[in-house]
Amino acid sequence: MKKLSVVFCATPEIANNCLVFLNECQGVDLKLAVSMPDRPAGRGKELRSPAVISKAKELGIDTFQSENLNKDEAFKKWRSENQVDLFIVFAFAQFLGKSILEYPKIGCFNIHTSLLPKYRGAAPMQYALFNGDTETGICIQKMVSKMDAGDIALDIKVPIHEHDNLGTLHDQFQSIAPNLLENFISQVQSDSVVLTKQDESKISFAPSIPKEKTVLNFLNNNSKDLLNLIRGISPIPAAYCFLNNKRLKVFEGELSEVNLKPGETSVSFNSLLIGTKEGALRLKTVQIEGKGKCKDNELLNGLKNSFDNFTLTSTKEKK
RNA sequence: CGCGGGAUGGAGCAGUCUGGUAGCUCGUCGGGCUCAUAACCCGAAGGUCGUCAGUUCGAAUCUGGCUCCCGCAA
Repeated sequence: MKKLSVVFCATPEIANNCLVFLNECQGVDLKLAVSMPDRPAGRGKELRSPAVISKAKELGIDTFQSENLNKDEAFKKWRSENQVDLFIVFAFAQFLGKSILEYPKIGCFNIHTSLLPKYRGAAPMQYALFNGDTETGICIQKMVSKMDAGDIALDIKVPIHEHDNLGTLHDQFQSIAPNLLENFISQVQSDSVVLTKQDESKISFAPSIPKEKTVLNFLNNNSKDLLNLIRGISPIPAAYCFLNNKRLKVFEGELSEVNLKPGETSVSFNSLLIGTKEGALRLKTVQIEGKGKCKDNELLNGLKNSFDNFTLTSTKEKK
């Protein structure tokens, strides 16, 4: 059987296992791994490569990095010199223009971390958690000019449990994605791909999450929504508020029966509790700035020495 | 050289400015009390104070180097 020549476009770590799979897959000739450029990151401002690029280099796969693949002259040149059957795109963080979409013989296919048409956009896992969904999934869609609007080739459903958060979903998807991709590749090889149109009446969107949304606003939201916000962005970037004016990231929350006024802080039973617009919330696993992640009771055990009382706020108070 | 916080018994912290061999809230182990408990009482174990060097009669504490962790920003 003729090998499929494939270009893999992806940036973050969630795509690494798929890169490894494509590299090892017998029926695939992986031509190139494409990502965003290196960026200054971390505390020193040192340039860091996207996870996929690091992995590709480790595996000896050719790499290509560009800010905008559509306009990139070097990539146009590469295309003119190489024939490709398939583009596989996974969390690439760039739109592909028409000229690229039409370039591979079979097409460009995108691995998307929700069950389309639900949650088109950059942050589908987060939105599934924000909304308290009990099921989500991954799918492969044939890319078109309109974002995440292409026909669906394959999908896998994944249940969401109460204890799940962005981190656990991310890890599950990272390990499941290669299975989906494997099925897809074998369908392509046997020419048995079946494309299903998206149900236009069920579209919803999951835009990328602005920083303002990661703050825990106790006065304007109820405890259940705040809990889902915490789940949806934990452990990265993590929801935050301020404890005695120090930034406090919250990785895990828990609904509480304690009766508290909106914005009222309590440390009863050594739990860090806050009243919300409706219901109370325990900030169970937290991290105060400069320190490590720990349970609320552990933090309170220590801070009892230095503070007489504790106040949780959504914003830092001046002076 | 982007800004800043931190490393102290199993956990979380105080003590560092004003050097004199270590403390708090917990946990653990043993015992007691209780119908019972996230409760209370008594007792015990557990620390070369990140690392290397320097100053000093004496360093967790002062000086210099190093390693690691974290918040912001990107």
